[in-house]
Amino acid sequence: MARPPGARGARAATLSDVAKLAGVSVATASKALNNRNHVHAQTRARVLDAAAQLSFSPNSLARGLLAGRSGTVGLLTSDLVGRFSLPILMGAEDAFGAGQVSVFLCDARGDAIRERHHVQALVSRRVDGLIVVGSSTDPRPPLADAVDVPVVYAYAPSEDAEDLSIVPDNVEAGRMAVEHLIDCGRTRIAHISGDRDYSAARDRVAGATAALEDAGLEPVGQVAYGSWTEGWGRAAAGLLLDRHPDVDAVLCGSDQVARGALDTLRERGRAVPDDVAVMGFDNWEVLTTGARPQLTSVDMNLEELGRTAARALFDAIDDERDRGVRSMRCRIVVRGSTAPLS
Amino acid sequence: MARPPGARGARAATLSDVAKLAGVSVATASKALNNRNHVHAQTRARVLDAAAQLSFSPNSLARGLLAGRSGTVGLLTSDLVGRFSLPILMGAEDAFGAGQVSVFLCDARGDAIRERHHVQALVSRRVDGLIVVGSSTDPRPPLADAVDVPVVYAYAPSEDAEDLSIVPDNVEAGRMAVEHLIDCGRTRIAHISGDRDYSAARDRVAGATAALEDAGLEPVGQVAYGSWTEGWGRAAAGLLLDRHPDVDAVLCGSDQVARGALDTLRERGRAVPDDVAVMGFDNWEVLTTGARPQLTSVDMNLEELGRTAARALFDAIDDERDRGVRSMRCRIVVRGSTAPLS
DNA sequence: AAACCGACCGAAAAGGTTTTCGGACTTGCT
DNA sequence: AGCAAGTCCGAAAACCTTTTCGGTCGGTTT
Repeated sequence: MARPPGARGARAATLSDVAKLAGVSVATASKALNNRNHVHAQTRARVLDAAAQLSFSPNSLARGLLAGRSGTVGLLTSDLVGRFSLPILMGAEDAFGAGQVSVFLCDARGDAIRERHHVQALVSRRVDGLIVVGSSTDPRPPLADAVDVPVVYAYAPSEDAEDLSIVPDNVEAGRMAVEHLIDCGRTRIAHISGDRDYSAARDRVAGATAALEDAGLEPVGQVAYGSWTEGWGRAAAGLLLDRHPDVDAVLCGSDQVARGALDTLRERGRAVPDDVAVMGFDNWEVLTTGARPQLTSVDMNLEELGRTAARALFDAIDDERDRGVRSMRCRIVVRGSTAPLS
Repeated sequence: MARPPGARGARAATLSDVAKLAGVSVATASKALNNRNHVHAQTRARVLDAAAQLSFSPNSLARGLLAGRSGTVGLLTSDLVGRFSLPILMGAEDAFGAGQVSVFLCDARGDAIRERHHVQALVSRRVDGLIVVGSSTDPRPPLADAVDVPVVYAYAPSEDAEDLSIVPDNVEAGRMAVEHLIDCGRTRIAHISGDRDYSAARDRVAGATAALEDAGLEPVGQVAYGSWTEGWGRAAAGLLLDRHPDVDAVLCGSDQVARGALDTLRERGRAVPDDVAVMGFDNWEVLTTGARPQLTSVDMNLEELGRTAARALFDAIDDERDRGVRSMRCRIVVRGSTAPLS
């Protein structure tokens, strides 16, 4: 790659270099570059020209040191490999990237020690704020070290109600899912959930159950808890068909479970969606669009959640501090696996 | 959250605060905290105590300004949503996180304008280096702006041979896959690839074809190019069985394609792996472990690739600059879909 | 007793930017 | 000609840390 004037190793152009070249003082150069007033248009042009010549780039460290704020935030995930952190992270990066804020990414890998280590590093770098992204919706302990910058918890709420947390509304999501199935004319609705240890599973079940009750419908069989896997979906669907052959809709705790259920239904000769409608949760593209038929799923709007967390952090930085748990609406993405009964 | 002594808004403790409390000069305080010599043990203890009392955290901005290096690097992805960036990113974060380096995450979303914008921001923040992560293995143009810090390209190599790029060795991977199938006693091996427009697809085909030739085996049918989808896998497997019923192994261009092929084989009554062995590429957990049987796949070791890129960047920062394209070995993860013929 | 040495500590500069405030110069008016 | 007002520019301080170099003080050697 062609090096700019001043090859590697030569220190980057500084404001006083620009000022010297333009024949003005650093103060004037600064004002010119920052569009402050009290600078003659002609002078400003000279400065801008000089800056371009030297490909001057202001040193954010110096600026941050002076301003007392660095224009950076920390994004602390507890589990980057997990499926849910990434969209949140993308949303947050998006919301920040639009502004003048850069994002430090830290992955604690679910390790409290590592987390403290990262928090220390971030504090030392004088981040203006912090977003803590959890890997499940179960509440997590607040940061061990007290930090004197705003913190927003995303996905996993903080156990401390004084903190601000942004989470998906899984109860409402469960309700929406059942209502969609009812809208499709289904009345024999079963629920194959995921791992009972996850509040996400329990919340969705709570919402779904409430919606059934509101509609005056009896659930078909008991809610089946298991794991978030295709294998569980296959097994549970088998049992379901054995015991309740009249089922006409299956709400699954995740897209993986739904994929498993679809497999079993196909093998048992049940047409989807004509005989049985199937819904998943999470709207994991690779699973939903690869399925036969494509899978209707509930999307948690995680990217939007990330953006919201970022905006909340902005507000907190501007001293508009909020607190408590804020729930975000989910949305249903309708595909081929659910359709009105004809 | 309980605020530390000096509630929010009160500026953070500075070194001179510590010095004052300890009754020494800032110089001495600095030396004490940084384990420099020429400080009396007792004095050092006093300083450390004072620092702890004020929960002092050194200002990295000031340190960076002085040292001329910030202790940060930029991680520039072109497509965060893509499946491949994330593990690379994790590996890099891992390698850096272990040291004293923090990582700026930027997602350009495949947009050149945004990329330039991010590069500018990173330069302004005086990052010590830059890793550019591509979303496919096709070569990409080098960064538009000349930056005077080292740059390492990961996954997608730079078109400029003077740049250093770290990529997976897809040719070798294709070869390894075929050799594994041959080791399983298969001789009638077909290849259902992915999108021909991707060099990853072509490279894997090249390696696989070469391996077949080396073994003196004829490929079964032509390589089938299509898309990276389950639908394509299903369709292509159907055609394959129609034309070459004697096939005993199918190498698929990705795990998605392989999942599709598995579906079709099952429907046609072919047992996997007894009648036909199936392999995928990418080792995408959710697909491979959910499959029936679980899917043998080629793992590109992306996390390791990310770590390697990070180490290469370290070297470059230490003026041990390297150049050219470095290929990383892949590895086969054997699961139930391939087994020796009995 | 004078010189010296080692151990420890402090003053000051450097790093690059922004902001404040005072100074200089121009213009228009009496 | 003198003055007021306005316009533009520059000197200097501030942000916080690290490092260099000189200084102090006690004790030791000749």
